[in-house]
Amino acid sequence: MICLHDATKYFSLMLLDETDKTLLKLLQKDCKQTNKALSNVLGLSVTAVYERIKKLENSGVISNYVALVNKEQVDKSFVAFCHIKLVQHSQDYVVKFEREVAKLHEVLECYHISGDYDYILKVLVKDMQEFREFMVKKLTNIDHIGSTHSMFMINEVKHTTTITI
Amino acid sequence: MICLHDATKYFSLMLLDETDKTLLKLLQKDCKQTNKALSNVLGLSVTAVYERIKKLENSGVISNYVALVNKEQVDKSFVAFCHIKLVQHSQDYVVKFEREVAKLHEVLECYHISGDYDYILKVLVKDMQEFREFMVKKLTNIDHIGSTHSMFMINEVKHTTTITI
DNA sequence: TGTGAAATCTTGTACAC
DNA sequence: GTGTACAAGATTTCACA
Repeated sequence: MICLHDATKYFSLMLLDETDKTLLKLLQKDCKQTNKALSNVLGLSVTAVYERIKKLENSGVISNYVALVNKEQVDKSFVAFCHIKLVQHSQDYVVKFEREVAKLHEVLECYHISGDYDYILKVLVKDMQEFREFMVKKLTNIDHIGSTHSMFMINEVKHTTTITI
Repeated sequence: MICLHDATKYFSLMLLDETDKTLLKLLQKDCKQTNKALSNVLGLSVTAVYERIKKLENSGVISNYVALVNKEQVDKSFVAFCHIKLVQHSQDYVVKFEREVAKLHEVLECYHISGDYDYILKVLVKDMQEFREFMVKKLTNIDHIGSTHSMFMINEVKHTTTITI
């Protein structure tokens, strides 16, 4: 787990060789593989794999290990993207909006972006009714929101957490 | 790992009690916790935790376990969102576009959406120059693309893989 | 059906080379 | 970087509510 005071560890970027990159690819696909299985693929000893993983963890390249949940299996199949414009862009308004939006568990992602709108949000709920509730009771209750524009997911073409290095 | 013929396992939604939900919350935050540590938090035996996790895996609620990589640490800090409109919406064009886009490793997410544009893509690259290369050499080389509109991330306010159930 | 305790087998981790 | 040795965890079996 990454703590605030660990930030000092990340001043310099770690140099990754091809073996590190392959290892990261494997771990991003399945982090429950045993070091023995990884050692077979990489052609290294178990200890070498162990040391490399520890180095990737300590340098902050690997931030954490998580279980991914199938949204359909937990009845959260409705994905919406909300564009948001603030009424003003003073430091005060921005900070407050960002803090409030981060608290909403329906919001999986929120980015400050260039363009016509200030923010884009990815929202995950059960269905259109729950989305309506979310908009009326939660999102638009946050101060300083000027306008919103929502788009709904028809189909998920691709969704990966794997970064190709 | 989920295989095609495993799909039969997921016909019915698994009913989750409060303990399951807490367990999922814990595993979505950190899947490397030992069953013993989880059993302490949940007030269950190690076996009970083990059985519950196996059930969540077999029912498809947990799809897989992955390492999350810090994009800044691997020099992929530039995030762009691309809206894409197709010239036509015949089955043929749609299928082909979706297949091609899924192949691009820079595209982490791609959704078919409602609204003015057909698709929204989340693209991850090193910098603006690499993004330009991506657009010119890869994305716009895909057939049937009518128009695109890109937005760039200024700041990441929130990004989680945790679904709150 | 779901839970707890002990037995065993596998894996992670540390150390010497 | 490798191989070995020991500690720790995962997994199975069986008894019990």
